Amino acid sequence: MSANTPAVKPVPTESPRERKRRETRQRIAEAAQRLFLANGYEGTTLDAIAAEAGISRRTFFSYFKSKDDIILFWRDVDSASLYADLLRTSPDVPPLDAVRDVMVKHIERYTTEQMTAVDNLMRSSEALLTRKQAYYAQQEQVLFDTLCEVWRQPERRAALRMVAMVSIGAMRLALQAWREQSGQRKPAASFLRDAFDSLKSEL
Amino acid sequence: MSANTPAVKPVPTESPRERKRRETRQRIAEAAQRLFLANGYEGTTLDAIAAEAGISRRTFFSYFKSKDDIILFWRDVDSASLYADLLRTSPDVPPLDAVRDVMVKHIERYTTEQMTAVDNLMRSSEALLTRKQAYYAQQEQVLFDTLCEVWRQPERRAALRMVAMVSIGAMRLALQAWREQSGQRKPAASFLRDAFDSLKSEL
DNA sequence: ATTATAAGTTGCACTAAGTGCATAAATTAA
DNA sequence: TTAATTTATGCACTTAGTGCAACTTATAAT
Repeated sequence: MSANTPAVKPVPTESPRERKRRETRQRIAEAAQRLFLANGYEGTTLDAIAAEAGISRRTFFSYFKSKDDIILFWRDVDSASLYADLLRTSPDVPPLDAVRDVMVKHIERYTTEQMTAVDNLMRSSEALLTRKQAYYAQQEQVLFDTLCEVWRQPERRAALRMVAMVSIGAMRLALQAWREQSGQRKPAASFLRDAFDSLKSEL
Repeated sequence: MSANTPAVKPVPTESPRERKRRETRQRIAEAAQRLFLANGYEGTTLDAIAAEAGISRRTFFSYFKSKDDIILFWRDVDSASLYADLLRTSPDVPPLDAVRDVMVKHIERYTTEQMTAVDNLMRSSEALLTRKQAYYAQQEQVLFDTLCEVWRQPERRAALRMVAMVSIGAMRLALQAWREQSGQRKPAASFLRDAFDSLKSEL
């Protein structure tokens, strides 16, 4: 529940203490990422991460509550910008279209290399795969909350729940289709558009 | 991936060895369930489960590959019957309606007590919650495969993927709504029906 | 500046999950 | 009965994660 603090942008009033804490957290996440990519998730121990980040093993646990929490750190960082975008959209646009546009725009920022690297990492461990699925569920909740911020009519809440569910689902299926295509020639964004299109036509 | 063997019904040709293995697996699952309900998930060690089931700790791992795999055992047992039902439906019915009917029928078999017990168990541990989410993703895949068995036209596969995603999602949201209602007066099945209804109307 | 107070860091000991390996016991096949 | 193959178990080991107490560093108060 009390997940990762999503790496807030440097708030005007940030005490030196908070700054150092944020930097250390970042440093640990970066160290872990390097090691994960080099040796895989299972092949990287907390001792190694702590050493690479220049802290003690025990201190690690005052920054992340578990090993796989590090993964969420990165995802939180970039999904935060997605929700920020969404908050800026007008309530006149249909929610599903708004989400689609924001997601497409968001996914286009990543190169194929970045995406495959993350993807391979995720697939390197059963535990991470599991965690990724749980992450989607969590994002569905966050997306729903964000949608409620923009489209505030209480009578639409049920619909917004469906929109959130269906959008995260479309995203998941799109990424899956993108991953499974041989050669990865089509960009992920186009799979995402297709997924939203079939949502409308097939239901 | 290579998950639990879903507790196959006694196949005509079952060697004594296979029978004993199946029974032991069952016994472990039952022992674990008793202990989980009594002491919570985290409060139950593998040593305790092994003792309760009358096997050694080491032997446990030749029946389940991890502690939380035990949970999947039960879910697999009862979801198997759902898919069996689905396989018996006619390809003339729209897939989404077929899934809804089968799911509703399936959920009606459980009493409120059974459902709340399982639900409380799931919520007793972060790890189980995570596992449950991952389980939904797995079920989505199984449902999709089953749908493909019934509606065999290749050109419908994309639609069936959506149907699977949306159905599991509706189920999830329905159970969530059911859980969150105060007092649990309305049965879960009616939430499920509502969820499928809003799917069609809200999209 | 000095001291009190709180926050952050670390080591140590401990629990519990999970794996590899070698050996013993039990089944099935010959 | 004996040989071969599974299955069960004990043992040692690794790793994640937690509680606690000592120590160090930063912030606040006098």
